[in-house]
Amino acid sequence: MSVVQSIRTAAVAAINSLYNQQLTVADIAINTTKPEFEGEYTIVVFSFTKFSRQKPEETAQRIGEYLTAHYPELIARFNVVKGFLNLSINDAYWTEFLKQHYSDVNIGIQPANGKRIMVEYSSPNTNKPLHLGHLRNNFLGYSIAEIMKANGYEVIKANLVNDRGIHICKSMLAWQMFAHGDTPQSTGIKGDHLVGDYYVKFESVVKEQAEIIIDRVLENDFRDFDSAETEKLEKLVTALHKPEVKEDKEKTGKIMDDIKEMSRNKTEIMQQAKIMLQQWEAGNPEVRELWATMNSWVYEGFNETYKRLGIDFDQMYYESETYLLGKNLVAEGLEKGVLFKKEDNSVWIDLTADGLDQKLLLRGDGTSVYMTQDLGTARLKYEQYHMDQSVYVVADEQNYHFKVLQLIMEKLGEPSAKGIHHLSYGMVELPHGRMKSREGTVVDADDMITEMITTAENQTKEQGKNLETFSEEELRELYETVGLGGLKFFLLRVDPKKKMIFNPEESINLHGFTATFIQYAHARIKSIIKDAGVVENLAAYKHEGDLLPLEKELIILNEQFPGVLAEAYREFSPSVIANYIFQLAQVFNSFYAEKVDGVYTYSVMRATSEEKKKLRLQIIMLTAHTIAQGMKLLGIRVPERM
RNA sequence: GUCUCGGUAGCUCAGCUGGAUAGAGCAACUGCCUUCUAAGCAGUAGGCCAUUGGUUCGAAUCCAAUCCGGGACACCA
Repeated sequence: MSVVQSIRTAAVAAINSLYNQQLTVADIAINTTKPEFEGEYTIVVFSFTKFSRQKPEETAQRIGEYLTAHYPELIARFNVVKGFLNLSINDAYWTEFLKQHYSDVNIGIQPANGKRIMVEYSSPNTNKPLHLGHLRNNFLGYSIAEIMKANGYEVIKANLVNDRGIHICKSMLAWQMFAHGDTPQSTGIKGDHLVGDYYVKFESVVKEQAEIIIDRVLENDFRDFDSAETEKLEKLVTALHKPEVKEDKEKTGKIMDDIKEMSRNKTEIMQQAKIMLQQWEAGNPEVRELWATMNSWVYEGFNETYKRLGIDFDQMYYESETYLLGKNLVAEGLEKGVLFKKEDNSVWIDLTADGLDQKLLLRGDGTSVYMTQDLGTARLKYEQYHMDQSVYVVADEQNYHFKVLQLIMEKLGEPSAKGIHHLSYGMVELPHGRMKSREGTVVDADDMITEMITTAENQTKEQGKNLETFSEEELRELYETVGLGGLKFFLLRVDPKKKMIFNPEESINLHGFTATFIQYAHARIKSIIKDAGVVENLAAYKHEGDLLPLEKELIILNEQFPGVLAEAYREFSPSVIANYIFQLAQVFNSFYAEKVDGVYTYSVMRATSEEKKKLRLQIIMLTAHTIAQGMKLLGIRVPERM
């Protein structure tokens, strides 16, 4: 049981005994004590005055006296400031905790709880390489899965690859037209990038062809469109010439966007792509073969990136295999009367009673939409794994989609419905705004990784510390550890719910609130431990004398780790761990560097006594284990030396 | 228009189940390497916690309204 839990339990007993009042542990408000007061934890007693019928000071005084009298092994002293009861924990409690845990390399890890969770993340499209946004998704998904494991859950990491659809046909078509048979092997270009290049090529051709059509539209020449479209375009063009619209940039922009979109759809190359998609769906052998080939290039590229990132999956799903699922579910829903048909044979669900809209589930021609696939895939997952919870790591632009998905699953009576959880994260933006592929502002994942590792290398060489004692292999590993760690930490340190600004200059910084700072603290500790060598009877040692402020503070912080781990799971937020580990490293660095009159206060190897040396060795070993464990849960390695 | 998320130091972010004088990092400025690694430490400066009202012994935190910004509301995925 944690200190805080122990205090809560004791406080409940105290209040029950003193005031004959039944509270639960959740009713006890506990804070860490502000540095300017004595004590480690503080009970806020204001709310107890309702039944104590005493002033806050008296109430706090009586509870304090009760606690020190009945729980001396836990609480040594107390002081009262207004309604704040500041508790000083018995030093023996801390040293006992230290003795028990300092050598535990699995610190914080909870035993299996028999529950199973699936985490779907990454889920890339196969028409272009990964970018910065994907990196946040990948790091977040991996980390949250590891955090769940550490909290005792069995976790299945799943990746649903979007391997079919119009986007991949675009790449395929452009490749056919312009590649002259180029392959990753013949060009030396990484597979996903090669395919992505042809996607870009496709878009540039669309743009070229669309411009001609747009010009015609603006001249009131609608030869490319059918009568219904012509009517709509006539209205748009007329609106464009209205003086009040001319003034309004935003309105003009919206109208032009509509015209552009309609024109893009009429370009020859776009029409060809649509034909190719139909051929794919019909199972045309040549199209399917090209599709399989180009996807295999992409997978090779993705796997290389995943491997480099240290990211893995237990279960792959491919949309080409799942996109027809869900139709059974729709048929059952119709039978149950949960769904209804319209005149054109399309199938809908009415969610207006829940404050949402009607939602289409099958088109009039019987083909399925995105939502239908997701319903079917959700059932498939549940049939395979019967997990208690199914988490989707998907950007917050799809909040509405997942809200609807869960609601429909509920209405269909699917048992998996209640376990659906959308881990919604904010988009990654650049200092000047969103990344836009059409404007070429997308930050490529592979480039970013390479840049970070190069920065780490330059930085290391600049430091120039004992470089000659490292082998080439060790150096390469160090650059990767520092570079990748920096990138991961930068993307994980922010609360997932919030959108984040990615400033490239700031991201390559290796000082301050960064992975490097933490890694450095770890390396420093390891260096001391190495110097210390084997210390006799360390495992049996329990310190008896005084604890200096930073000695105590480090133990206190380490003791909080399991609580932090639980919170990270509860909040679905690796950032909780990132912030905590940084704080721990900060305190360690102060511990390491504090100096009075040229003498290091907390020196381990030059401690004033053998007892202090053992105590401090235990403290720094514990700290190293917590740092390593916390960083591991973020998917970040820590070096032995740097 | 409706729904939804956000607004905290010049910048990037913590703090939000209500508690003491609102914290970090970056950037700026001062100091500190003969000592276990200066990728570090110590310090200075920087705030109407968007605005207004409410609830409360107590509000950055809860409620309401307003302003500003993002996102969603497709027979796209």
